[in-house]
Amino acid sequence: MFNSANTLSAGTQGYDNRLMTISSDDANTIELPRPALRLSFQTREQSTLRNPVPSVKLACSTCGSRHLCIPIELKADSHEKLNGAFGNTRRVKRGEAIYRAGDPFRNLYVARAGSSKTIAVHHDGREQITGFQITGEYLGLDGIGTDQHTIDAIALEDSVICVIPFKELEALCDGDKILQHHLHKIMSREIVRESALLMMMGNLNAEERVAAFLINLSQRFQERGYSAAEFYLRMTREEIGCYLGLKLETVSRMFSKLQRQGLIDTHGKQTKIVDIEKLRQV
Amino acid sequence: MFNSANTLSAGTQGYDNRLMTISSDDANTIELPRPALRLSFQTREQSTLRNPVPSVKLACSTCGSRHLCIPIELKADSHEKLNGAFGNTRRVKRGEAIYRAGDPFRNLYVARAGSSKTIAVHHDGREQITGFQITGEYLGLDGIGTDQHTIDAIALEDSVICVIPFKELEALCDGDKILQHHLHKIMSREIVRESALLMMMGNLNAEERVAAFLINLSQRFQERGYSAAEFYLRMTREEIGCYLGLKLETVSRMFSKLQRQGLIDTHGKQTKIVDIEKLRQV
DNA sequence: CGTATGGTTGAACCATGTCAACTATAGTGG
DNA sequence: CCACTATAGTTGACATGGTTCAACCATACG
Repeated sequence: MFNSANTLSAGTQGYDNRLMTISSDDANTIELPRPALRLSFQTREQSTLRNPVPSVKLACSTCGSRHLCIPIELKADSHEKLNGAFGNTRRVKRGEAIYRAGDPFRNLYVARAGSSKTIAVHHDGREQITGFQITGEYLGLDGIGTDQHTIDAIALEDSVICVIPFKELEALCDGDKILQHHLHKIMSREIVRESALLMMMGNLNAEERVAAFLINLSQRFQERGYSAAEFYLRMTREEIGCYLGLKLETVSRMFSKLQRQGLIDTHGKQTKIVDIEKLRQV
Repeated sequence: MFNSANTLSAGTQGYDNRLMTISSDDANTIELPRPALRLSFQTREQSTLRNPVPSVKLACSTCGSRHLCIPIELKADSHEKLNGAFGNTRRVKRGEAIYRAGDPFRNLYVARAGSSKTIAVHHDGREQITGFQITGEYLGLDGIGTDQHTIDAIALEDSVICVIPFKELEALCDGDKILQHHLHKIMSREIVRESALLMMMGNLNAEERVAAFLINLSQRFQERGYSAAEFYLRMTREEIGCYLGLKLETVSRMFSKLQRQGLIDTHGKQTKIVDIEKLRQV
């Protein structure tokens, strides 16, 4: 049911280590997490992506995660063409913005290594996390419609982000039906992902939400070659709650409840799914 | 905040009459609503759109709502080009499906006259209305990602629907940057619309939700030249509840509460916004 | 005009939120 | 390296907004 983008990060047990192994070249130089910012009212510091900052060009062909963001059908020679739009990477540290609501829209983003959250902020300050993104999942689609971003995107950990200038991407699509259709699919899947989330918010109780959240994560890790059963959550209980429409205490209680039932085994952020079938039946 | 698609229909006071006046040629022959189907567990009857059914070709240039679904920048001669993809209309009666989850994806749809709801169905049968669409708002974007529709779209009243073959639309976009970007904007706005809904589901209480719902509707009617202050709701309290993540009793109570406060004036589906400023402050 | 559907309202109940105390963990500075 | 402090997570007791169940009213369609 929650069949598309969402998020957090990391691998089986070894915290960042598996992530490093998997996501190629640049990942292994990522610094480890820095002091966290508070979820709400965090300092609106400038993001490295919004200010001119040296970007590093890394050809997609060297990226172990390229199958996640560019069409697999693309022929080798087409990869050359992509070089204009793809392969510009930037680093962001934990807690930094990739973009902010109100920023002019210019780029889409994909984490090459790392993870992020997207936050919709109500005019009165109330916040809703609309998704967590992991390696290969797109960010920034919200900005196309109004030429301005409408939500914030914040790194959950130090990350390497591919910056894809949207004008150039559209230019590439013009004349490349495969790439064009691929972009449409990405956007459509984001729509479907949010529909599923709405379904959850409208109909599932707290226990079901937490179960669905874990199942969804598990699935996305598996698709990326990580363990589906054991992973490290990059987000806090408060962030999970903000995403699921629950308070952190409720999230915590549901983790405890699922643990008591023997469906999961957690120690803080370290999470193990013991019985995924029963978890699905919650 | 709820700045994009949503729905229901109709004009100021005269039920369908204004709608007829506004939406040009074909609208005035639409039959009035027929017996309603139940919201849940309604018969899965075949939709006229899914079976071969005579479609009527109506050039966009004759459509009073064309500014809502095709780019205004489009030059007159470009309209000729659109003829392949645009202008195929079909009629659906109230309660009939425009498409169903599981249907192969082939077309996008836009109501030329009428309105609809989109419903996500959980595997256990629980339903969530993810949006209401009125004249000029797109339907079917959910199908692009998987080549299958993932939700149901049901007419809220007898409607005239434009059927836009997606392959042909993509072909037209290939070589027309304006149209291509327009499509991207439409999809992006749908993403933003759902983000705003998620925000609502996660953070607003019942009263705030109902207020936000009415404000959003009001705005969309206004954009279409209808009265922002007075309109007829095409959906039931149960459907509103299903959309807002509330029970129909709660929706009803909130309508009564807002009425007692003098912010609105309702008699069943006939709705009048008395004090939109105070309604915004709820 | 009668029946079916939709809408309103009240009362009791319960899932989740709120408030608070406490524990665990991780990053910081001596 | 250890101790200190921040932040994160857990758990309990209580409050409450929204649901549930039920009765009743309104409206519209046949």
